[in-house]
Amino acid sequence: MSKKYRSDAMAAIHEMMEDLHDGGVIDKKTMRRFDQACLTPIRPLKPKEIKAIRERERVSQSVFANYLNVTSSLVSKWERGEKRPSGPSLKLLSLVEKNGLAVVA
Amino acid sequence: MSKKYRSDAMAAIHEMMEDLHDGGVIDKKTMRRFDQACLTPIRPLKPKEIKAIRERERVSQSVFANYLNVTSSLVSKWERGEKRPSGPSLKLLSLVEKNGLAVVA
DNA sequence: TTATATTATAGCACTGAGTGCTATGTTTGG
DNA sequence: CCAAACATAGCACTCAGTGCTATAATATAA
Repeated sequence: MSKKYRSDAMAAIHEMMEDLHDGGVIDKKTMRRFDQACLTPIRPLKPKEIKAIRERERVSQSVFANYLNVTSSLVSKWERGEKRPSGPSLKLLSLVEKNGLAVVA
Repeated sequence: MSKKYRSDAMAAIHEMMEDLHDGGVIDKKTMRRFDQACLTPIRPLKPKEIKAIRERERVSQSVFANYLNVTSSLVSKWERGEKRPSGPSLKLLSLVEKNGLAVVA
């Protein structure tokens, strides 16, 4: 319940911030700082963690790969530590970890 | 209104499909096919389209880059056609195009 | 059980996406 | 006007991601 409350609250706060900015109440700099602070923190994911995320969603490597728009062989390499996701891939994995596969459908 | 209805409907259908699968009513193959069909189609984005997406969200290149977990110089190169986003980057851009920056917050 | 898909691991060559840096303009706004 | 934020530019580098094929393990069906 608290989780849902938090994300809803964040959405509401963000809308409010934008309105304040449009109305000239707060300046661009503050708005920008706020945006940066709102982003979900991204940490490097270990191979086991990636596999755990996928198995929690109950999908095969190839289906998982389709969701992220990468190849299934890459997912295999992530899970075995042969390659490490970086940049946009990490972002997608973090999103799935926090919000589930549905958010990237 | 129809847009909201559709996404809600899809979520409901997906839940129903999972329940049917858990109950053994439909087999794995059908479930897998269903999942694949549900993904938002991804097409290559032209530089101008990427810039348009960002400007619609009213953010600078660096803020936009933070959302996608890439560098701001890469966003600049996308918008000028020096590099073309592929794989996971395209997925993120497509998500933002369809659902707005909030979904990748 | 035997057959048959679907999974996952493995290896390899290749390309270009993405990083990190610095420098130079351009716009904004205080 | 001045300073800060913004965008373009170039360059060197690394390794993520692709595409392919083959094999093995694991279901699913008959």
